Amino acid sequence: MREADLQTLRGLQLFKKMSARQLTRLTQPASLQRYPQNTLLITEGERADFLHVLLDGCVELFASHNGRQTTVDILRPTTTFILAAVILDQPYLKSARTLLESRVLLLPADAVRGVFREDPDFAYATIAELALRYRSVTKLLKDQKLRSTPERLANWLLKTASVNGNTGSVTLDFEKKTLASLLGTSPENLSRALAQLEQIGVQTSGRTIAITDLNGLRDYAKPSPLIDDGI
Amino acid sequence: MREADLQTLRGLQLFKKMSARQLTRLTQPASLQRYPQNTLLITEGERADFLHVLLDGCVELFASHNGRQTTVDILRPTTTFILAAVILDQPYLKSARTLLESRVLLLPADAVRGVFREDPDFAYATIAELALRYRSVTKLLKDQKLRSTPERLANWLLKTASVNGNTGSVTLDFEKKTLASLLGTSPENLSRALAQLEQIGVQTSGRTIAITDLNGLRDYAKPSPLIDDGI
DNA sequence: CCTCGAGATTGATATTCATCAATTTCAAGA
DNA sequence: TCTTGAAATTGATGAATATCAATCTCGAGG
Repeated sequence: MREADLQTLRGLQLFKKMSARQLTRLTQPASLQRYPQNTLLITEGERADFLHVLLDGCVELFASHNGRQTTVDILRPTTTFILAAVILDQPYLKSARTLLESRVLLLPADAVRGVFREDPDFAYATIAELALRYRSVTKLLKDQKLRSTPERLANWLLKTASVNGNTGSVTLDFEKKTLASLLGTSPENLSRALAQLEQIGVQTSGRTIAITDLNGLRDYAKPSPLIDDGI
Repeated sequence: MREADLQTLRGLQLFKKMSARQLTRLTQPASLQRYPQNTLLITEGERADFLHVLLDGCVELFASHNGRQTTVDILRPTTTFILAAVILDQPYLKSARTLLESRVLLLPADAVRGVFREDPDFAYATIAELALRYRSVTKLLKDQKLRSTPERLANWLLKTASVNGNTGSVTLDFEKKTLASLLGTSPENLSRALAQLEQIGVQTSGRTIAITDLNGLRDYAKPSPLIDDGI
């Protein structure tokens, strides 16, 4: 494992205060993998063998049921994923695939469980991490149940766009159908929702979506810290 | 605080292995409250002051935004609620109200945070609790995004009905509009969904919903351990 | 530069769902 | 027992969304 990756790992709240010895215990048996775009990393229902750490690239978490499929989250470096399943030694509730070529660090689940039994700092960091993630999913659920598709899109844009001045823009590095699935709609309806937002202050051109009237969009989206903030 | 309630508290995984001294530190400053039906206990957005423990009755967790409102969960004894907000010392993401007359134990948030810094067993129990709840919300999100309203209803019935033999039944002790909101639909559509399920093996009479064809209902609902099981 | 094909958009239609209004049911209180 | 009002149901309608089909776009590869 490269020194730079170790530093990246240290940058995560979860590993920040961990003793060097314990960190070695985790990274020693870890394996660093490089996956091409569109590689299935995890299949829901299988037992959680590794705590995954996304170092580079982009990963989609999705779930399938009865012929349907939905995107639950789109992850960016640097972040761990499927922590809860690892802790409980339970089956994954979500599948994961790369959306871009990605580098992923695999920490053996039993090592993770072993370490936080011995390192109180890691235990507390885990508590904070899980609490944040719990709130994060709760916000996704509220977003889904309390908003229409165009509203979800508008808020996603506000969250995702790097805003400078009164404008900003997002350039997707994955397919629009993935965004549609994340928002809980079909690709067709995402197109229509984008068309709808044109009257409000959004200009779409291919994979680039520009905000032309930030205040107008905010006014429509009604973002809330109780739904949209945080990890 | 009554000895019986203390025993009830001990029955929760979260407090099972906690030392007597630490438990006292929690329960000493705690207050036991009795609330009538339909009392607002928590308002989303406010700072988390207490870890709540539902000892008797029934509590609805709900969220509001932009004139809309949705039920997130319906709690039964014995369970804690809003653990994550307490741990992070952050605003509640959900409001809470009693659906029945209820007894609730209030553990001061700072005491909770203090105790798990000193009691590793409590820290581990907290980790397990949060991981379970994280998975629980994830399942709610999957239920919402991957199923239609009648499917959600059918699965809720299977989960909730005490099944004996080939039949079973649920008798609601709260309003149907609350169930509708939990399922993410309107009261009108809940009525229609129940009518739809009559052809599949469900008989509704007032607040009692009986399963007349368990296999038929299961066949339609397609329950999955990755969506429907667990806390 | 051209061709090809997957992704995206648009249009047409069907389905699901929300909303409004009218009625019915039912239980609490007189 | 009767009255009364809230909850629930039912019907009618409209909006949101899904689905199917037909283009259109655009970048990768020849």
